[in-house]
Amino acid sequence: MPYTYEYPRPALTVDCVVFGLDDQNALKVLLIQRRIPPFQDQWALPGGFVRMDESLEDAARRELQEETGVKGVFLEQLYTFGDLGRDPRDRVVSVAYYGLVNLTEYPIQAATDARDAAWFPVASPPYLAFDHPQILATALTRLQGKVRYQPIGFELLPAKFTLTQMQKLYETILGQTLDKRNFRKKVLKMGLLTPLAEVQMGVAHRAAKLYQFDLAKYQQLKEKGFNFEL
Amino acid sequence: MPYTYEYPRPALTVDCVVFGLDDQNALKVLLIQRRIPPFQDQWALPGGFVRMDESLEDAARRELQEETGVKGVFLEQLYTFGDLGRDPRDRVVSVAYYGLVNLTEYPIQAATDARDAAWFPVASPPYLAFDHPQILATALTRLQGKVRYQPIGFELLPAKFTLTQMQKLYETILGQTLDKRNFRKKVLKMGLLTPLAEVQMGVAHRAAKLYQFDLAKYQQLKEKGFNFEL
DNA sequence: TCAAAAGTGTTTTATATACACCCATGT
DNA sequence: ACATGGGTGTATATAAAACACTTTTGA
Repeated sequence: MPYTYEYPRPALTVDCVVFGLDDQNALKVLLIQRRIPPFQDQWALPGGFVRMDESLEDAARRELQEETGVKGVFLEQLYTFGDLGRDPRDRVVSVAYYGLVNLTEYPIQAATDARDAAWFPVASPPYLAFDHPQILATALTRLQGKVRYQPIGFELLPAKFTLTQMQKLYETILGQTLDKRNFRKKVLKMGLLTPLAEVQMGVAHRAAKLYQFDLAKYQQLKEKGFNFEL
Repeated sequence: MPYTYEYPRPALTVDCVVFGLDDQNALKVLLIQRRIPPFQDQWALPGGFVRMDESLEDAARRELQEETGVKGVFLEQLYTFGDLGRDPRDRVVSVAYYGLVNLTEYPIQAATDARDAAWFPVASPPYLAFDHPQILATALTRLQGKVRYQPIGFELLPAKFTLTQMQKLYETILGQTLDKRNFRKKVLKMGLLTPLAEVQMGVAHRAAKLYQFDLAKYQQLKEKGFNFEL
């Protein structure tokens, strides 16, 4: 087959599934309300067209910032959705990304240009435009799978966190309860958490010790064949 | 941002990284020789443009068949490559797929229209066009990761295989030797292999028992939360 | 009878699981 | 003093790893 460019081209977009964890340890997803047809006034994943002079990830980050004000977050390619009819007007192929963000540092509605953006519970999202329910489901499955063997969960936590916060996070994502003592044993034995001198504040009970994730140590161990596993 | 289609569009292609295992248990990849510029006469992954009336996977299967004659194989989406400059002439975004095929049933050069297609050792591929080295590397990493927790390895084996064949396959992909007794114990305990009455033939030593993978049983166990793990 | 791979169990070690009470703090 | 979550250890069960010889078959 000749290598030429005379074919009609599908439109190419990116979509972002950004997850965050709220103070009640509920998993949330960042959505925008569409201002124009199709699916006008419906909620959708932030995203838009890929420009000719930017990479796919750049496009995803740009759209995310333009539409929600969120930037500088963990972002990874998820899957590319290209079935016919996923957009009612034209052939549109969308490269989906998923992102993780700690909501304590991204208060809802903090963004300047984001009056149409909001966080929704992943467990009960609103009606979503296009095939975005499917994209969301794919992202959730990916998150659940990946969180167990890669230390991406820390992206959802503040820089300094307690072991209970971390445990609750894993319980939320995996949808199961975990044994406190066993969880702590396992997590601490990996040696990826730096214990801080500081302590939790503003709680009506014994203050918990704070930890932070040691990324440098993780990368160092990873080179030696270490496997994160929870 | 308005939802419109007036932007210039990147070209959209698919590329296929099809792996096979030869009789010496070497991992091979299916390549084609380019007949036109750029990279004329160089080897490349089979692939081509996505048409407006076909899904991404359909496009991958069509191109694979057109260029190599290979069809009906296991094929999964790998990653979408969209960096600037990956094609010297134009902005081209490529959705890569990886495939698995048992070479015993796909003898090299069997395809009608495939005079420019050939299998190469993954360990020592020829010079590859575009960013295809990177795509190949990504596919290999994916295969190595996925083969341990999903029973995709069977796609590389004939329908009826011996335990030694299966072990050698895993040793090849994972790049490490495995203990024969432990491997058999683990594999048989999963209960996914149906032992056949038949036996290996044409070997100059004791003939090994043949097994086949029980897909139905796997899917049934999977629903109950069973985890394939090797 | 030789070569070549098939087939088979037990022991040791490491990891996962189950489980309950006292501690520190703020109200 | 009470309510709330923080913090800790041991015993048991399960799984992983290490390891070597006999059997079958065709050449």
